[in-house]
Amino acid sequence: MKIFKLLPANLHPMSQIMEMLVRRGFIWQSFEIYGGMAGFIDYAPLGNGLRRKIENLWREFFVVNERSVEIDTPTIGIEEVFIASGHAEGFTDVAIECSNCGKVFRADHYVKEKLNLEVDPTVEAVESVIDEFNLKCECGGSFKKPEHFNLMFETIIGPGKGKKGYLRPETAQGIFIAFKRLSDYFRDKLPFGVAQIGRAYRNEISPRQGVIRLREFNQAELEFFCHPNEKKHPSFERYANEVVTLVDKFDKEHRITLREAVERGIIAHELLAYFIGKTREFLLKAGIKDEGLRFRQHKDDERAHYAVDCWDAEVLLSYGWIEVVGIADRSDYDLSRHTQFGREELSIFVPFDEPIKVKKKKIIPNMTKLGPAFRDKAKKIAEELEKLEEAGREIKLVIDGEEVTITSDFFEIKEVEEEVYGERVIPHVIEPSFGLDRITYAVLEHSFETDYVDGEERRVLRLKRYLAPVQVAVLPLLSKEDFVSIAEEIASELRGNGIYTEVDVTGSIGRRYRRFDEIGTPFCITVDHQTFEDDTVTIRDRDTTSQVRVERGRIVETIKSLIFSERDIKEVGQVFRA
RNA sequence: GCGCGGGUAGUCUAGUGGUAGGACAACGCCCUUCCGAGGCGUUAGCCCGGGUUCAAAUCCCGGCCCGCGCACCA
Repeated sequence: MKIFKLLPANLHPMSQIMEMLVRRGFIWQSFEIYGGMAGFIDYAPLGNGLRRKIENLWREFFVVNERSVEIDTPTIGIEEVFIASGHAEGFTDVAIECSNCGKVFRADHYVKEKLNLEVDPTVEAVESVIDEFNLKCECGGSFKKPEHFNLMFETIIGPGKGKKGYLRPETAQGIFIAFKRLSDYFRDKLPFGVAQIGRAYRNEISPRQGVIRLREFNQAELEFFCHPNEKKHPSFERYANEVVTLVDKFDKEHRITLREAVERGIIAHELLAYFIGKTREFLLKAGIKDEGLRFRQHKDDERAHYAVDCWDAEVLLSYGWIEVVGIADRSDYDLSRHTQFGREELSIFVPFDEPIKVKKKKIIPNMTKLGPAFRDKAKKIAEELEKLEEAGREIKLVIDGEEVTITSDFFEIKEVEEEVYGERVIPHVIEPSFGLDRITYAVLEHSFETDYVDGEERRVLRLKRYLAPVQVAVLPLLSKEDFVSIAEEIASELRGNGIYTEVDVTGSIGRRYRRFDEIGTPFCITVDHQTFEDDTVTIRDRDTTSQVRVERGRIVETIKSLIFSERDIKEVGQVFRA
């Protein structure tokens, strides 16, 4: 089954790496034995291992080292959530495409504009209107059959008619709708962050480009809730002097520090800049190359319905500049919408540093008079009076649809001084949203290199040591039993220390080194003749192919110190066969 | 979704209507050797469905998948 069928390497630079990723077990086409289905991939053993490690690195950055927590909410959402979020708004939208110029219009808008006619947003209604009025495109071409363009997967929850639900198109909504509980958890103190790593789904019209556009994909999102007037971060200084590549919404490129970008108003505020800096550090640490990384600001007509400013991290791949992270200021859009549609007010009480004394007039109803005069309406009248801030001699109120006049002897106006301790605010949210599949692929592409050893081509995946799915390979020089059993012993000791280790006995030693170079294994341990003499083995470094001898008893500590650093292998043992 | 090109072992490829071949890889044995060594052997393939034909990998139609362009990506 040849699914990732690829053109010759000189035509498509990604073909070489894609071929390797499939052959060596990083990613596979899903549903392959049934002919496959575009937009879905299987994470094969090595790809799964790599993605998990990238996830953990992300956790370290965006959960552990922030005032953040991680939660996990359902991948299916009920309809109400996406009506509020705005994602379902398009669910009744019908699109029409011109068969001549290829332009796509929202059918209801187009019909209204051209025919001044309200049309039901259904495929059938739009189709009949197009037929009846012989509606043409502005270019004169005729329209193709109208179609829905909702990108959410629909489902039914429960048996029979059930309840309509959607597979979530982003993990974020699960966080917004749990906001009340979350702010409680953080004892109502801003700012705080809530992260979620998980699957999301978009029924893409035309998935393409390998793993770049999937219908089911992995997101890591952080929703960082902050006070609307305090879009700052205490650790901004950490990134303020970093020089980054920015492309602003006018397509102007800048190589400037984040501090300067904020000062010059290119980036809207410090908090966005902070997350741009942090995202950059994360991507570099994952193995993205700085020269293939830039941050591009969304143009005004490009932003999602919820965003007020948005910066994408883009990585240069063989497909071009590809968005891997979106860092958006979603303002209070989501919390406001869920407040409007849901049953809770999603706001937070923010105390002032000092209570503020406010003088104001207060209207105090005189119940002893109101009661006898208005009987069952008295209570409602009192409530209405208390809401008012100004009062003349007479007040006219509408109670239960009936107008009543309250004269001044039924209330008193008092000048009171109140202490106001704080205010309710709807937090704003800054959202760095990561596409883990794209990042994983980007890391692979940026790590994949061809070099030459002894005049022969060598394919090597220069993954960061701590991200390699197979960290150590233990290789007996000869496939004799005494060599093999020592190799197995070393391997189980490494595994016992949490180091992912493989043993490979088959083929010549050179062939085995190349196998592990190709999948990015940073270190090979070789059991050779000398091992029987002085109980030492060699450790070979993937990137330089150089080897050092190390005593068996020091293998675990040595490997650990190498994997979690970028130390030169020559520092940890005596150079072998220099 | 539209248009163009493509689909033969794990990978690459030969095969224009008549029994599907090779290279590399993988696996086993031999060899015992520090950078894809050698010998012997083994596994393994015409994307799916229909049509034309005595006969289809090959011709025709439809689908699926892959690549590219356009559109879409809230």
